[in-house]
Amino acid sequence: MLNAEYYPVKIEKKWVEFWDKNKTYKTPNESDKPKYYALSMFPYPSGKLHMGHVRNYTITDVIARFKKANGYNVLHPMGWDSFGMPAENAAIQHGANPKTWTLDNIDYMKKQLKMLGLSVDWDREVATCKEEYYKWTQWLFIQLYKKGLAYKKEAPVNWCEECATVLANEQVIDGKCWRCDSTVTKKNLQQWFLKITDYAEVLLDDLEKLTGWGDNVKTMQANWIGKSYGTILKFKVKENENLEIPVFTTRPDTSYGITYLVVAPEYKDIEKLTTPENKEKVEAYRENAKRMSEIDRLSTERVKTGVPLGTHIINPFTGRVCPIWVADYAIADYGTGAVMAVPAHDSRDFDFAKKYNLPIIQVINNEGYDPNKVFEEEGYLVNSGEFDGMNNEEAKKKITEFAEKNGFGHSKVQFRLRDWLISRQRYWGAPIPVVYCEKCGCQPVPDKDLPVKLPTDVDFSVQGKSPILTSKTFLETTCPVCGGKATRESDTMDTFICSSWYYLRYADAKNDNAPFDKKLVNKWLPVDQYVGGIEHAILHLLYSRFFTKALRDIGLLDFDEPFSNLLTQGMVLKDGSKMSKSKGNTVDPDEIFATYGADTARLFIISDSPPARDFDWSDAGVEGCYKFLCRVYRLYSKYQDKIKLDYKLPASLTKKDEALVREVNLGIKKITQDIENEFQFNTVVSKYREITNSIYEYIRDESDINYEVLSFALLSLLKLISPVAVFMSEEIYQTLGGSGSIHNLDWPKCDETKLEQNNITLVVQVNGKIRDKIETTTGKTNEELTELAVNSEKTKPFISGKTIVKTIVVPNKIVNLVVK
RNA sequence: GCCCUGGUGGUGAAAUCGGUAGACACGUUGGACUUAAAAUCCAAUGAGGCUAAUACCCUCGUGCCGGUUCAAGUCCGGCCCAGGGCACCA
Repeated sequence: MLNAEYYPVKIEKKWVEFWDKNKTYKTPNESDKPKYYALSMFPYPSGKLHMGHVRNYTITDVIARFKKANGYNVLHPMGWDSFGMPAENAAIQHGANPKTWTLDNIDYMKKQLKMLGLSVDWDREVATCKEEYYKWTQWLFIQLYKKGLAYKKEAPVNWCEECATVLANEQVIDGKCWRCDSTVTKKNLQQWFLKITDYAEVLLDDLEKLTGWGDNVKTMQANWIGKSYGTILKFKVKENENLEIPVFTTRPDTSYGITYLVVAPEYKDIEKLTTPENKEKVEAYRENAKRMSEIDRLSTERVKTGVPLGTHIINPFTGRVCPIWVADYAIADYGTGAVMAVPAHDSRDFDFAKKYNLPIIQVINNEGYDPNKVFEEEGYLVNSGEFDGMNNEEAKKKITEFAEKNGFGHSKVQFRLRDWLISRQRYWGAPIPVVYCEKCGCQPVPDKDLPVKLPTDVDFSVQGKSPILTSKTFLETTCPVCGGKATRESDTMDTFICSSWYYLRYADAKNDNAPFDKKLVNKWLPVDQYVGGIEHAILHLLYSRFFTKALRDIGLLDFDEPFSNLLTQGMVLKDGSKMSKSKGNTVDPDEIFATYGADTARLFIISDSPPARDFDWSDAGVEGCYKFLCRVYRLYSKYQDKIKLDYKLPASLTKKDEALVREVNLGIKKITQDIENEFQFNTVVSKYREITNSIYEYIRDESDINYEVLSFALLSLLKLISPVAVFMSEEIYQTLGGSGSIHNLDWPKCDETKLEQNNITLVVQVNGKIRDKIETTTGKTNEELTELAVNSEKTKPFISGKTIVKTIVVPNKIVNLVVK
């Protein structure tokens, strides 16, 4: 028996246990059905779920359940991105063990996810911090190393003092650490890198294949990869014939206007280029630039400064001798680290030339040229010898060709993307599996010795260095090649490595012999629908694409893009701003589950806004959704004795029956379409409400109810709402005597023949303005409809005394009379 | 500066192809039920005008200006604003 009223908390607890015990959501690898892989970005086990998680996982879960009901074998897994700083900080601040802290959090959050009612196959759960997972992270690193895609070098790297570790370029946001928001400085260090730049071209080109991704994400990635076409020009140094300075430029057409050259403070040949009398000044300048924080250095507000080196280059086009300066507006690791300066046609060069009184030579002319301002527009060449008069786009090609012919230049494609710095001087990550032997150098750890386990004898309280270095057992080891003394690498990997392949592991999560079976991974991947936050538009999504391509080239899998369709869900807001602890506007999912139940939370979080847009949480909105579920529930409890699971719609229906049958079929059609089309759950929910309203209208006159029709309506609604109200629908279905789980039933089909309608509203327009609405029947000819329109009393005043010059008829909808 | 996304009632929003703008809700107001309240059910609700009237009718209305069309939230051209991304990238 169903209760008279809806008590979600009791119901939900019961079904969580039932589904767990019966493994209702177990996904077999073998199936006759087509596969569908629905994936949420896995959570960091920070302690508790927040509403962003609830939104993310509810969206994916509704999709997974919908696809399952539509005949797919659905893979819907979940796991934990469980390495990273917060666990280590907890260890430092509260003396906790990072492992215990993390595993406890996973336990708690897993319970919450189950309470949320996700249709997850928990047998495939992964946690990146577990040995059976990071063993394979290490193994994959070694494959990349063997392929030449992982290398170690000394480089100026981004250093976060607060986290006492280096950061990848992608993790520096506005010159600040992505995690702790403190200022990032530069430091020269020996670090491990992954050669993502080898894939720059294909990562950019393949964005075109990703038709199921939003343009916003694709352009963000394209901008980040930053391809530009230009020219390398090489300049001879007047004072030193053995030296040559190459520059990268996108404006070779302005080469005749070069008046000086700039090198970055970190430029490799800078000492050789400095004359003794300038040495002191240059050194001081470089020291200062080094100390400057990334933010100050990159600020576009800051006035550019520099000092001359005392040496000169010769412009090969003009023979002009131009001074070489060091200036911090040149970047060491982009292009060649040296820039040719054309003050007339580059705003940075222009400002610099004005400040230091360097000459300005115009070489591009066009309307609007003003010698007192920089001119960066298109034009034709002047003061450029044989190229005078040429259109500047044309001149880019011709001048590059000229340089190439004469041996001082060539065209060049330049990317902004840098190699991915993956070393972290932290404890809670996967150790980089290499050892250093005095004789044999850097050697990868052999497969049989994996995983390289994290040591437990560490002191987390040390400052300024990795806690791993305090271990007495970790560092010393033997060389796998010669058996001699060797030292382990003490850096761990960036956690983004762990999350760059987890979606592959779900295909074969328990494999002890390989990260995954190739057949299984090729069967399940690519992911059909990936759902997660926009904040990963560059970091995680770019890294994962790179990993997939690299692993394909290594031969571990056969596809080249991991995620066919990507849905980036909007943020959850409260009172107009993002929910955050510091603002104090968070809503705890546990409290919502306890008061209203997870079904209400699920319904509400998909109801008001389309998934991609930001969603404003309101207490009144939750209340409204709860009331709606109560309203739905009451229908079933009231008619539980009358509902027939094996109903049969009568052959002939009364008008009232027909209207309800039509409304339900229309609902089936619309809901199905809206889910398939961009997952417009907000309109799906409004259709649930419309169907419910229609059923209430139907039962208002209790003396006139056909229970076959009512059963049809109620059971259709129950299945339609089941992907959202997962607990309530199960409770009702099984209490009514349904066999098995409602979540294994097929999706209802729309009976198109029941959509036909006899009565229509004909809209009559005169010159496009609505003048009348006439109730009539379908099947009238255009002439008959026009007749109705012309004879309408309301229309007459607008056409009398005028001639109808044209009549447009949209069958069964509109007649528009054009009058003059 | 460049790129992306968006702009519709008091609020969240809807509107497959250009064809009844504001579905469905939240809120508000009124009514029914009740000793009363809550809950529930029913109804009204873009703005302005006309009016005794919340009836009928008229005008205006999807950021702004213009265009195409019998007909524009939707298509085209030019702007404005908000949010996000990138940025001394040569």
